[in-house]
Amino acid sequence: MNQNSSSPNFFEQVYEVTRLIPYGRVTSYGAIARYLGSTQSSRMVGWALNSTKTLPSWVPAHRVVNRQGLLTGKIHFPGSNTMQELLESEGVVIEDNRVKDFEKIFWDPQVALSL
DNA sequence: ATTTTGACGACGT
DNA sequence: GACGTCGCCAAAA
Repeated sequence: MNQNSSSPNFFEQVYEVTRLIPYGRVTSYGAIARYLGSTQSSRMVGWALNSTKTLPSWVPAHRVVNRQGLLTGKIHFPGSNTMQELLESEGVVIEDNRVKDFEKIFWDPQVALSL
């Protein structure tokens, strides 16, 4: 919004969008970053999600993967493959650390929230 | 206070 | 099309 709200809002936006990810769907860091208007801030999206564990509210960070559909962030979850189990729990099939039919279950905030 | 890295992605070569 | 570099901003060392 205003130029002063440089970053705090950015993080909140990430949390908000991530919570809006439907059950059994996934999205990418870049998609969220692009939705926020900062295509190149994809790294910050991941960093923001890292802060989600300190947030009072639960954020389905396991539904966010990189552009390749790889569960790159699973290493940040407790256990070895908590992220994968959570996704499989939602019906998402994981094939070799990668989301199967990634394009099919991909949820683009730019499109979904634009309706 | 400065430097380095980091859940990525786009662009250049 | 594979590989390298830059950019984004924040947090940890």
